Amino acid sequence: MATIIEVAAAAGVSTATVSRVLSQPTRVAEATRAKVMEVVEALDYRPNVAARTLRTLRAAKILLTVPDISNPFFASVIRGAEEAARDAGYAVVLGDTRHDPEVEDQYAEMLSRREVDGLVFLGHRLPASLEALVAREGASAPIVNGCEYSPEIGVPSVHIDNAAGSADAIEHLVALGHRGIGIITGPPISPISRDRLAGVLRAADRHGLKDRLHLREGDYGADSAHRAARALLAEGVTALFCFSDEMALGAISAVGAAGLSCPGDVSVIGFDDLPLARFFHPALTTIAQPKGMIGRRAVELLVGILRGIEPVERQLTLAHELIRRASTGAAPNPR
Amino acid sequence: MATIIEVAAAAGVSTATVSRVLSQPTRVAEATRAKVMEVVEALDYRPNVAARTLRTLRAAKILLTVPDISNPFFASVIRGAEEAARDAGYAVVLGDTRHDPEVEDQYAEMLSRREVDGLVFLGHRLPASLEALVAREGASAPIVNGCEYSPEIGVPSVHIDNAAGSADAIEHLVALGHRGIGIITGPPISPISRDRLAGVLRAADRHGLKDRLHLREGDYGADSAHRAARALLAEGVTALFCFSDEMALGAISAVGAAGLSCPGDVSVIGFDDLPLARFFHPALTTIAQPKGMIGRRAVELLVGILRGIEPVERQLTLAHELIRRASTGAAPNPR
DNA sequence: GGATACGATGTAAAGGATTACATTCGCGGG
DNA sequence: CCCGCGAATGTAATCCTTTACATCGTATCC
Repeated sequence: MATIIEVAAAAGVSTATVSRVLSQPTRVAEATRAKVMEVVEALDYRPNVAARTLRTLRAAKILLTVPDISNPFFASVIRGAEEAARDAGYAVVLGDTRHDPEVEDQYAEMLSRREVDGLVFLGHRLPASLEALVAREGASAPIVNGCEYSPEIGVPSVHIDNAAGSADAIEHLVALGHRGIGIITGPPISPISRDRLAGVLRAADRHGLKDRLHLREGDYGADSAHRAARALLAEGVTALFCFSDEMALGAISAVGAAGLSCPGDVSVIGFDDLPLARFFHPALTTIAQPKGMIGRRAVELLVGILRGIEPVERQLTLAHELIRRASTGAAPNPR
Repeated sequence: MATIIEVAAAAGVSTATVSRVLSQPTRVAEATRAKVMEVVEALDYRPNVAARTLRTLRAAKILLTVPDISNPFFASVIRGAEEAARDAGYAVVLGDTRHDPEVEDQYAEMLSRREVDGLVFLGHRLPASLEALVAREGASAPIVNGCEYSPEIGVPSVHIDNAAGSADAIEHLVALGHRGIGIITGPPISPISRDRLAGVLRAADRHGLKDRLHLREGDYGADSAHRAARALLAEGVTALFCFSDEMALGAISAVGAAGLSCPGDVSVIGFDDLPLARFFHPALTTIAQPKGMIGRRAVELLVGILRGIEPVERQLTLAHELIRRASTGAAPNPR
């Protein structure tokens, strides 16, 4: 691979001029620029990224970590993030942490070592090795949290109002006449689960149904929801609110396995609005998150920090929406 | 951030010794090593990756591109690839190309610029800018193809026998008594689609059913399959073989929408065995691919090339498996 | 005791690009 | 005709690490 020195030699100019042609073309005379470009093409020259990064201290990359890449929910967030990054001249390095703190730390190292300029993490944990960084640099630490939000972490974040979203789900079920409602939550360690649960309790309380709620903990995966739903169905609920669409799929599967029909006997509502949710059988009623926009805004926030712009809003709350499909219906008549 | 020079100064040794302590600890005296490590800890020193890469010409990263990150099929492949990469001391940079040749080229640039040491691509297209590289370096080009396989690309690959897999699907349906079978294929531009179609035709021919096949083209997404299935159902098929599980979900959704039941009226079989397939309603019969192993083997092949080991087998064919679940059943009695 | 060998460490040269500062040159104004 | 200015380009330091080679001291062996 040709170096800038060879290009300079072949074009009869100095390396400084070659560098300028590539990065600030207007500061070079037209004729020189043409000559240099010609040589660049001929030698198929590409600047060595390591050398550039070493010199400029800018990697032009941002790291995006997701807790579980097999969760299709994140795919849309990733898409949005990549677009925004590309727009701003950054490449995205994607890391799948599998909810493993050790892996999270490994990825976080990339930031410590300046392999990447900033980090957007979609989980709920700030890797331990970055806590010192946040404490030291405060608002100018190049770290943004997406989807989740924990005030104590102290970094900017982009998310929906999870409590309001799940309150909407409960309101929807109550309006359909459901009274015995089962909730399949996420692990309480995640603020998202806690917020959604808070919304559920608030809405239920509003209708005097707080004591009639049936709570079961899931892990956002279909499997856990399948088991939880089986137990809840035995308790006689007529509706199930699952904290993710994947869990809703597991719940619907359990409804069928119990010889019941959805939504005839049991209504099911999810959370996220996965692209596949409309193809579930029955098509899934759910709370939609603006997935792509979450990714986009998170990256924009990060890029702003990298450029030294203090964001106006450090916590961005985007709009959610209840999507009514076929998996929820009127509560069956009690007999 | 501290540099190796500061560490060396604080420890009272040369930078060479610090470097050795970190990369070849055994070649340094115990006492020196301890002293240096102490300073490393105290200053929280991390080697600068750009400088190391510049010096060694090794980025310790491999690039993994997927055509569509929202396809859960790839998630498992990615997992396997990451594990294998970690085992070999490499980090994975993940790129989502969205089937866009331009984006593929952008990622391929990372290899040309030595930002990464090698490339595993899961699509069916070798980015144009890398053709020259493959032509020049032949078997030692650090590029491996996963999932798909095109002999003309000339790079090693890891995949299943797609023709055999889809032949198995047809045999399964025929054994259940189905004669009017609809096939929802993928775009013929992808070798995977062509191979699977070839397997279908071969198996159908074996039973004299080649002329009774109903073919429709899909794009591996649920939407396209939903539409294709609607048309095929109107033609009176009793079974649908979809070239992906996602399409199978779309097809099942169309079966329901047409007022028919699956598998009572129409059997549906997919391809891939997504983690969610068993929670579909009905649980999906499908051809399972060893997804994690495909990713793992692809990376292992690549790492072998990077280490200068000529692989014994440049084309690796892994085993697939027919998973019988509830979405396929005996053909309805003709009247 | 002296030659040998080896282990431990230091010296300094890359590796490739960017950029502050210096230089050169031509041109317009006084 | 000279000065000064600005545009264009060059010079060389710098970013940080790795590693071939040199050096030094000590233990080993004859």
